[in-house]
Amino acid sequence: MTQNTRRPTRQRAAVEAVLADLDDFLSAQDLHARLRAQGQSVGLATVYRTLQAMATDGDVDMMRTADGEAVYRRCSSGTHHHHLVCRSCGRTVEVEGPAVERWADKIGAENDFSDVVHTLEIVGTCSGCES
Amino acid sequence: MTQNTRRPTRQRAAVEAVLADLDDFLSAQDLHARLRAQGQSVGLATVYRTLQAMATDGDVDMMRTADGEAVYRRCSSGTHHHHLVCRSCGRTVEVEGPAVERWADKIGAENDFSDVVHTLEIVGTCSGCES
DNA sequence: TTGATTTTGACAATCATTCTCATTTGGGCC
DNA sequence: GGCCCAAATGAGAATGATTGTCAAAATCAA
Ligand SMILES: [Zn+2]
Ligand SMILES: [Zn+2]
Ligand SMILES: [Zn+2]
Ligand SMILES: [Zn+2]
Repeated sequence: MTQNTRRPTRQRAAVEAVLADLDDFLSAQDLHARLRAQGQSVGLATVYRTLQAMATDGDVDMMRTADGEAVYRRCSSGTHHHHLVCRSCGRTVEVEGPAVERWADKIGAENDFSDVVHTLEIVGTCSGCES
Repeated sequence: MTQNTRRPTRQRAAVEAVLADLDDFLSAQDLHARLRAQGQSVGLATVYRTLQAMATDGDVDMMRTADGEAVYRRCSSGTHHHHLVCRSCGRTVEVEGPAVERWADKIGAENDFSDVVHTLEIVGTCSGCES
């Protein structure tokens, strides 16, 4: 997925390492805090830039939380998919829905829209987080 | 849809009037600017609060733009639906997809998630905005 | 009208994200 | 290795949407 020319740097490797260890979505601020906690020194702006670049390259998925924050996650499949996320603990399940993909494209086509893309997230409370 | 007890005020009426005249999504800041432009005096914080209350009551739809800003729109149908939005001019079409609704709920149920909700937006370039 | 409860507004405070720009670093080349 | 240049970094300032504060104004019910 990384088709652009991005130089391998210590900082980039550190960011990738954190994402590799983690299974949930994480904000740039959180990732930066983790790096600091583990003694790594990486500038906050660099974390932002790196995550954005990775998202552009398709190396991580980005979504927005309910209050608009951008959060990132390394995803196993390189193909288009969506997420079912626990609103309480953040547990995330990757899901696919070919029928939904077709439906969204059809809606766009029927209305003469081009370059149609979509965003779709499912949020709920997982079984381990019931009160 | 307005089930809560919200007091009718001049400010609230002004906000509703702007939304009624408009067909596209609009941010709190934009709405506030429009009110000022038309001579109405309504505090910015009040615009934010009113829009949030209306969204909570289901009187307007709220979505987030690609850069995370919250935008609002009065919608014709009181029932759950989604939007096809032009990334260039903002033209918006309300769309429904019963199959998608069922699919999202099923995904949640299959994974033992409760209180499942979803967000879904379709974005493209409308026929009037082709280069 | 009156008192309790909401709502409002001006402005300060948050806080995620972006910008600036001087400094450092990686890659290609000799 | 040593050199050159473009890309990457980082510290801190700047931006900008959103929220918090709290006294004053408005609405409601009795
Ligand atoms: Zn959970
Ligand atoms: Zn999809
Ligand atoms: Zn358009
Ligand atoms: Zn839906």
